[in-house]
Amino acid sequence: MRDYHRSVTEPEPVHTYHHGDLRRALLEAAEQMIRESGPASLSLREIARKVGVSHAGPTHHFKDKTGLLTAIAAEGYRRLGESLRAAYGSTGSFLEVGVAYVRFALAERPYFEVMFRPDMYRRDDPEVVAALGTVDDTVFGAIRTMLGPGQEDRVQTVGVAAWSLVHGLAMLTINGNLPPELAADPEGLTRTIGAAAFRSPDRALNATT
Amino acid sequence: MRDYHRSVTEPEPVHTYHHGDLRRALLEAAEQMIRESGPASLSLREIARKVGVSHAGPTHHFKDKTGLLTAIAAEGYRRLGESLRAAYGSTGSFLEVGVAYVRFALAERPYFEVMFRPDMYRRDDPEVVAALGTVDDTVFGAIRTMLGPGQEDRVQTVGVAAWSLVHGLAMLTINGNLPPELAADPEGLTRTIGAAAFRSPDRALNATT
DNA sequence: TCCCGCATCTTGACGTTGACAAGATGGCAA
DNA sequence: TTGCCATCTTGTCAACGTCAAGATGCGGGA
Repeated sequence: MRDYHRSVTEPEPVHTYHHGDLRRALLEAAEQMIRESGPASLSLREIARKVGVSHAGPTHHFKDKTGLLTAIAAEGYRRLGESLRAAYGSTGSFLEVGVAYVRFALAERPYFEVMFRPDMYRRDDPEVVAALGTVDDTVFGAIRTMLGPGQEDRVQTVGVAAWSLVHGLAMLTINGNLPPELAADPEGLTRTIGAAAFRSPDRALNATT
Repeated sequence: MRDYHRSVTEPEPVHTYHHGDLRRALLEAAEQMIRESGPASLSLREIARKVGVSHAGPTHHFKDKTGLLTAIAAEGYRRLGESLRAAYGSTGSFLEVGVAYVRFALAERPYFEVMFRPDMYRRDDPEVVAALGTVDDTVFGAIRTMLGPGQEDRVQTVGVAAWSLVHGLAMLTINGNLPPELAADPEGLTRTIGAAAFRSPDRALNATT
């Protein structure tokens, strides 16, 4: 009852309080429970039970249930930002940023699901806002580079188009709306569709008509 | 306490039971409440209160809270099917089907939000399955016509691409993820992006380079 | 016209939940 | 050693979803 789910690879818990790094343990338990049964049925008390702490234990770290979900959303946006940055950094391909987006949605599904349920957390939370800003910067930076100079007026539109495409694909895959043979290889599907919707990888959208 | 929110244009309530057409009244109240504060915070007892019925009133019509949401999802898919069919029928344009999809998502937002939260209702419900099948038939029928003969192997991919695009756009708009100047005219945005991603309205996706 | 069956709704109760207040615990700085 | 305060516990409350059992009253058969 003193050392919870501390990951072995975790270096330092910053502080070992009365019962270990409770905040992290709660977040990990929440992530696992969301992965198993979705964010809708999440219960604070069940999280506390699973971690071995009293039912009001979480209150001090996240004041609300909303507070816990806000922390999860913020962490999700941070991880998404890292994933996209890593994908762009290692490939230089804008298409691969989209693939990384879909990959993140499926691999880190608990975070992704919470992130896009804005009625479940506080979107104006500073950490959320900051992490979201970082994601935007990464994506639009990549788009600017891809389009080249003198295309500033198209950056926003292209960005929204690309975001819509991969976000929709991720959502439909997660929600089980796609035929199984396509849902089996989401990354391949993303490349196929992305390359088809864009003239070629890392080139601009087609001109209208 | 005997005649609830019966719409004046409604022809016949099929049966005027003890307290009117309760089932319809409950669904309408639920829709309104979801529109005001999202589906996450929906409360069966509050719906019952609003309609003026006891807290267990809904039980007989929808056995569960899940049952009520299932009914909403089914109705949503039916309305979506009608909207898409009407759009295609009146314009013959596949792009306009996409525009209708986004328009539906925003105008009938309560339905749309429930429909794509599969952990909140029973997706294997017969009514849901039937209504969903109708939507699929409409969309893929339109795609087949658009692509012309001999393109059967591309129908699925093109369908998923188009669906992803408009679904993502609808979701991002609803969730407030788009910059305000773009979110102000969702239908125009859909036409711009749709026409850009596709070679031209009602033509195939670009071939991959 | 009466009456009875059954769909419809109510009443009451139970276990669970999120939230709050107040108290216990124990590490750490002085 | 002492006292502070972050941390966690205990106790309580209203609200919720669900179930069981009872009341209500419409409509068909006599």
